[in-house]
Amino acid sequence: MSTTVDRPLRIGEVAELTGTTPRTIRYYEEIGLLPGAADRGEGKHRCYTSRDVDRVREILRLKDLLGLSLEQLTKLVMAENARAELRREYQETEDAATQRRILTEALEHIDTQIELVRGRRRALAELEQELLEKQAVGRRKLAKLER
Amino acid sequence: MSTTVDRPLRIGEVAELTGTTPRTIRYYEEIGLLPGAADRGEGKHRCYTSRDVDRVREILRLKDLLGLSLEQLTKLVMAENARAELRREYQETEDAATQRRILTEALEHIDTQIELVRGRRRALAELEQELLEKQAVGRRKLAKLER
DNA sequence: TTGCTCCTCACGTCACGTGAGGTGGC
DNA sequence: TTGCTCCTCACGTCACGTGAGGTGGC
Repeated sequence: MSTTVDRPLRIGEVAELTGTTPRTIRYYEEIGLLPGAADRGEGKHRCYTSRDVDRVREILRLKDLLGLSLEQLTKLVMAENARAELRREYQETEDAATQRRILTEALEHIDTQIELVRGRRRALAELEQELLEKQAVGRRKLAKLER
Repeated sequence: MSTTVDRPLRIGEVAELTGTTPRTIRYYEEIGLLPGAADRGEGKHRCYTSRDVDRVREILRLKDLLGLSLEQLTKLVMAENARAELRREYQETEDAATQRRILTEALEHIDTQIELVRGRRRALAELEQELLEKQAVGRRKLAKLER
């Protein structure tokens, strides 16, 4: 997306880029949904990367589109981090059985999310259909009046 | 949906049928999103019809699927009520010009909602596509391990 | 009469919004 | 130096959740 150099970003820039507010980003850090550098001095500015922007975007997307709570998102993010950590540790060193287990588990999580998305899409498709019928009825009535 | 006789329903039944809680229904009445009979005695039980069930279903659907706030929903419901009232008043008595105006306005509201629904559907379609790609990558890796 | 659901406060919670007062970097 | 954005409390708000104590209908 952004091919610019990866200079450090300020909280206001991240908020702008993700369509949210600085307060929201601070709150996400407060509840442990965003990392928040431990080595930041009291009162010092927070510092972000474009990777953080992607993380925030993803969180907001799942929250808005799927209606997940921040608690659910925290668990989800933690689970993903755990899997990423495992991948790094066991990348080439460990045996194939462990890699299979990790991959299988990751695929199950993806399947769950896909089902959630599909359920929402179906519900929205139904809603659109009903609205289109209402629209058709209204248009027919209007056409009758024009005659 | 329900072909049963239209006997009066209690708040717990409405909650059950709509997948919510009595507290939520009372809250919606409190903020004016649901009507709430004015002639109910202090401490007396609230009484609902199957039409109320439909209203609550519709509210929850728009709230969950489109992410509308209760304030937005209140305005929307009030606008729909106003249009329904106008339709009743001007049904056959008034001139065609007024009817056209009412119909056109209603169609505009429907168009707005359809656009909202379509935007959400597009966003969800993108999300599903990304998840499917992740799934494909995971499955390829797993297949490699099986060999 | 016994349960169950209902009622009305009223305080708690989640996910932030919104100043209040102060410090820091271009 | 002047603005601007940042910082940390801390209280407010929206949409309910959750008892507390009491009344009402099958």
